[in-house]
Amino acid sequence: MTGEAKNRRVTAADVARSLGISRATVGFVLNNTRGQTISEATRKRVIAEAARLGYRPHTAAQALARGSSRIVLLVLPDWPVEHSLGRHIAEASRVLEEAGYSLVTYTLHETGVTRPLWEALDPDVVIGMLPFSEKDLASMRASGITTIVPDPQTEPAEWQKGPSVVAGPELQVSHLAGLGHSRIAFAAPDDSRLARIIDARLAVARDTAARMGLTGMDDRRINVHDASSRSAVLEWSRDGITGVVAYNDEIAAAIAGAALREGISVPGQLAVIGHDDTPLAELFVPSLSSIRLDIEGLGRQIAMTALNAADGRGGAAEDPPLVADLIRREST
Amino acid sequence: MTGEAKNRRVTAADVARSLGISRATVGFVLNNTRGQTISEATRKRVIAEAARLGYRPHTAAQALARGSSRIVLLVLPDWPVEHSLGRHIAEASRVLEEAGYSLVTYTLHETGVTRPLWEALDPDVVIGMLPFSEKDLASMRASGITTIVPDPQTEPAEWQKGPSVVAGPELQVSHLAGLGHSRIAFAAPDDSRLARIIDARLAVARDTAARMGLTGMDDRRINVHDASSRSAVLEWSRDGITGVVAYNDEIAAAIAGAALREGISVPGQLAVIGHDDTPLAELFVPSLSSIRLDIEGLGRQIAMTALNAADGRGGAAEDPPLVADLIRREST
DNA sequence: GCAACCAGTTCCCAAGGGGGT
DNA sequence: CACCCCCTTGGGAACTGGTTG
Repeated sequence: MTGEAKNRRVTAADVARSLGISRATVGFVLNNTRGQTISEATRKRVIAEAARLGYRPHTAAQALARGSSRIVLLVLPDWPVEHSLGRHIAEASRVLEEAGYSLVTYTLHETGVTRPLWEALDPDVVIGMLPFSEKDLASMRASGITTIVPDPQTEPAEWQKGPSVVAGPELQVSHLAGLGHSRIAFAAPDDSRLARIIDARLAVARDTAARMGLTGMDDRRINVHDASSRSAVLEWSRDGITGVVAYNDEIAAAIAGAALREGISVPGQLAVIGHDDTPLAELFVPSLSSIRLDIEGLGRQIAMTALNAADGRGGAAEDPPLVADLIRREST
Repeated sequence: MTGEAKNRRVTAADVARSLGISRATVGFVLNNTRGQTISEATRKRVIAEAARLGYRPHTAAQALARGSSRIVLLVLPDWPVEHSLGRHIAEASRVLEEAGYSLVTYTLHETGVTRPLWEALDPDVVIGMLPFSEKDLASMRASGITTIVPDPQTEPAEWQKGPSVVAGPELQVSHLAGLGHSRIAFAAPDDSRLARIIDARLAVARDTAARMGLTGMDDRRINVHDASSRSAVLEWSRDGITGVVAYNDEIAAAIAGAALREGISVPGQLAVIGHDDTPLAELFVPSLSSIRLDIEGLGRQIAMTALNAADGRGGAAEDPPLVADLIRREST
C-alpha cells in the first residue's frame, strides 16, 4: 500500500495544475483582482474547477501575503452587556461579511490574566463599545494594530454624545416627568467599571430634567446583593421622591423589589423605569417599564464604522438616528 | 529626506540581523525548539534583543509555516446561554493559553445567513456545547477541520449523561420532594432549538422523581410572552400540583408571576425552583430558588477536552465531578 | 546556518490578436 | 498591402514571515 492518500488540503496550485494554467490566474479570478482582465471563458473554468475540487483559500496564507487578516475584533465590555446584544452582533457580522471581513467578538475580562485576543488574531480593526484603557491601547500598538475605534486620538468625551448613551436617559426622564413626577432620583450599579457610562447617562438625565423644569436629582449607587436598595427607597419615600430612573432593568428590579418589601406600592407611591428591556423587565411583578434600543441599527452602525476605519469604505459614517423606544409597563 | 521611516513591523529577521545571527536561531530560541541546543549566552541575547525591538511573531506566518493556527473555536448555542457563562469561558481561555492556544468564542445563529467563523479562522479544534447539526459538520469538514468535539463519531446520546445535564434536575426534584411535595410538574420554554436539552433534562427529572417514589410528572411548554403560564398555574392548582421544576430562572419567574397574579401564593400554594442562578432569581419577589453550576470547573473541563482533541495533551479526560449547588430562596 | 517550504498575492512583462494608417 | 501599435490575456517570479530538515 504505497499510494496512501495524503489527504492534503486543496490549494490554488492544484486548481491551476488541473486546468493547465498558472496559480496567478487562479488568484486573479477568485479575487476579482482589479487591473487584471481575464476572459470570461477562463473565469468560468476556474470557478467551476475550484468548486469541483472543493478549494478553500488558506486564510493564514492570504493574511500573510496581503498583509491583512480581514478580521474585525469587537471587544465587549466585561460587565453585563445589554441584553440581546446578540442580534446586534449578528447584524454587524452580516454587513462586514459582505465586505469580506469576519467579525470576532471578545469579552475583555478585568482580571486580565489572559493574553488579549488581538495579539493572537492580528485583526485589521479593533472596535470597542467604550474608549479603551491606556494599558489596552499600549498592548494593541505593541501588536501592530493601528486601526482602533473609538479613535484614541479624538476627544474621548466624544462617544458620550452618541445616541446610544443619550437616547435612553432622555426618554426615561421625560416619561416620568410627563406622568407628573416632579421629584426624580437616579439609581445605578455600584460598579467602578461602569463609572464612565453611568456618569455620562446621569449627566444626560440631569440635563433633561433641568430642561423640563425639575429640580435637583438624587443620585445613588446600588449593590443588588446588600441592603442598599432598601435604604434608598426608605429615604426617597421620606424625602418625597416619587420616580426613579434606573441604569438598567436589574437595578430597577432591585428598587421595585425593595419598595414592595417595605410596603411601598409600585407605581402608586414609587414609579420605576429600567433600561435595556431585558426579560427581567417583562417578567417582574409588577412588570417594569424600560427602554429598548434599536440593536440592529446599532449593529449596522458598528459595521460601518469598522469598514470606514479599515479601508474608507462604508460610506460616510453618518450617525443614523438611533431609535430608542419607551416600553411602558406596570411600574410607571 | 530620503531615509523615511517605513514603520514596518519588527520581524524575526530584524532581530537576527541586529545580532548578526540567522533567523533560524532566533526561531529556535523563541520557540524553545526541542532537539536544538543553543548556548545560554545566545539564548539570552536573542531574548533581550527581541524584547528591545518589540518583536511580535506574525501569527499568520506561524500558522502557515507550522500548518496549524493554535486556535480553539468554542461554539455557543444561539439560545440564551446560562448566565455567567462568561467566567466559565475565561477559565477555559486561561487553561488553553498556558498550552499555547487561543480560545475564540462564537455564537452560531439559527438564521445562518453569515458564513460560520470556522471557515475564516481555520481553528485546530471546534468545540460545541451540544452535538452539531449535520449541516454544520459538513461545512466544517469542507473547511478542512478534522478535530471536532463532541466527536460526531461517537454516540450523540453520550452528552446527555454528562453532569452538566444531569446534576441540575436531580437537585431540583429531590429538593422539592424533600420538602414534602408529592405532585410535581416540569416547565420548559417553548423553543424548538432547546428541544434536545429539554428532553434530556426532563428525562432526568422523571427518573429522579420515580426513584423518590413520586407519581407521573406533568410536562409543559411555556411561552413567556403569552398566557401559557397563566393557564398552566390554573390547571396545576386545580389538579393539586404543589411544586414546579423550571428549565431556567426565566420560566420559573413566569410561573411564579402568573401564580401571584392569580392569587396563588408562592411558595405557600405553589413552590417553584429555577435553574442557572441568574440575577433574575435573586431579584424576583419572592426570590427564586435555583441551581448554580460550577462554571469554572466546566470551563476547565472544556479546555481539557480541547487540548486532548488537539494533541493528546490535557491528561485523561476524567470527568471531574461537576458540582451543582442548590441555592435556596423564598420560592420553595 | 543554509535553504527549502508553507499558500497565497502582486508587480511586471511577454505573447498574440486586431485595428488603424 | 504591409507595418506598427496597443490592448487583452495570462504567466513568471519575487515576496509575505516563520519553521524545520
